[in-house]
Amino acid sequence: MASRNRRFKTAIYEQFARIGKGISNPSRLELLDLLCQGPRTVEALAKEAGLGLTNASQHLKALREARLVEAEKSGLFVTYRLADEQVGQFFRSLRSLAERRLAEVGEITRRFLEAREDLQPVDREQLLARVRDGAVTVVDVRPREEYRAGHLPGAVSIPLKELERRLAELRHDREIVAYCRGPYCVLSVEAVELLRARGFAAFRLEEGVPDWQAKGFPVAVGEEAAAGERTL
Amino acid sequence: MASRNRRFKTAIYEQFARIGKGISNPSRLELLDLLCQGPRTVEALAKEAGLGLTNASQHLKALREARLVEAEKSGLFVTYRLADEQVGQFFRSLRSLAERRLAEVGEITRRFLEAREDLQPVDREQLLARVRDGAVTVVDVRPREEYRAGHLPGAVSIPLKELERRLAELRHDREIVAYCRGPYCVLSVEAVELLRARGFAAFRLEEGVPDWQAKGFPVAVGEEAAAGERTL
DNA sequence: TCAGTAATTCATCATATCATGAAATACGCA
DNA sequence: TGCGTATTTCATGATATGATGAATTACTGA
Repeated sequence: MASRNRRFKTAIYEQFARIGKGISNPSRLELLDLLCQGPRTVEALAKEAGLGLTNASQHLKALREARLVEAEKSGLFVTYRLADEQVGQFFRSLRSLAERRLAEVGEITRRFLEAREDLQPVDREQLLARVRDGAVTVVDVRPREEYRAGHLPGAVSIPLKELERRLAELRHDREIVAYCRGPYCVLSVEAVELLRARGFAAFRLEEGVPDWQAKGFPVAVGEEAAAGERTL
Repeated sequence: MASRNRRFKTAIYEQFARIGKGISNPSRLELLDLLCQGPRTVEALAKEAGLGLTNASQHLKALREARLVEAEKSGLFVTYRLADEQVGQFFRSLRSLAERRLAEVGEITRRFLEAREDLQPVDREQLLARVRDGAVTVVDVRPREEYRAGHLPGAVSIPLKELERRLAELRHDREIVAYCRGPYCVLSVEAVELLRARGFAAFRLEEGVPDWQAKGFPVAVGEEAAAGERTL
């Protein structure tokens, strides 16, 4: 009877460990973080995470086996997505635990940002206040497909790659707040750097769309509205 | 510059993965679950989790390196404890994700319990109602040290090992609700089995103290109050 | 039906993880 | 000082994981 109990416990903790194994590798975590932004094909994920295609496919398989992501084939492409919104929550709770418990996370981020100039990100309250004053242009600098999958209401989509040649669309007399995937995504850092170099008053919002949404703020889906969707 | 970004991301996700690695092994998860009940020495943990001493020590080291637990030496003994209440939360969110995403968890539990007779645990609402009616004796069947570290207010401590010889303390005219460490701990299952065999109306509360507390219910610390602490 | 593309599977090698037993530490107490 | 106990470290072999390139599968469209 005792050994029956032991077998039960072992079986249960083995199951829990499947999820642990899923998130025990840095590349897999990066893939998961990307998938928090929305569905993607294998190729897109591999490229974005700097992985070989074979390698990415293998990691995605591991994530699938941990039931953290799901794959759907349509035509030539396989689209991966988070299996469940609870997976996103879990990822954020891992991230927040890492931030709290691992001093190295803060260290690494500090060192990375201090070489740059945009140390302090705007916080949510400030942003909301400035947006209400109508004094801010919010720019989503992620690839367009991520914008489509969900963005801050009223944000304009200018993927980082297009930013330089689309500067004319931005007004110099308004503050600009750029955001991207979240606190460890560098797109908005680069955007702010570029914008400041061109004389804009630019700031970075640390939160990404999933964080924003998790805090209960509304998220818009689809293409940009024609004009005054500015209802942040 | 791109490679600087890559190095930053790699460094960050490597940090996140430290925590993932910490929880990627079934034995470590069992140890962590035990530590959610309160601090323990290496030997006690090893014994409870059915691990060799060397092995347990190694796993605890891994948990320490993931900053999930902390060790404190006092005299001959090293006491391990959860590094932070957020670690407990994280464990519960892992467990809940596993329950939701991994059909096997439900399967394994169902098979384990259906061989027994106490399929359906009492739920919290029912318990609270019955307690208010004064019709229930709540029994904590975990080892006494875990009871001391935190128990449901009004619960009596009768460790499973003592249950048989302390049956006289229990009244036949009251329902008995036994609880232990949580949904995957078998102490309360065995307790209910024993009690029913002796003619008691016994039920199992699935939740453990950490779950109870996480839901905002009060938890009492220390020895049993002399008499009417029944203030659940 | 064949070429072309997306993704997976397979094979391989290097490295990491795990369980175990033996040896070493660290501490309390006689 | 030396013995006994709790714990860690070390060494070992078995197994798992991870990166890579080659081969394969699955599908589209000419």
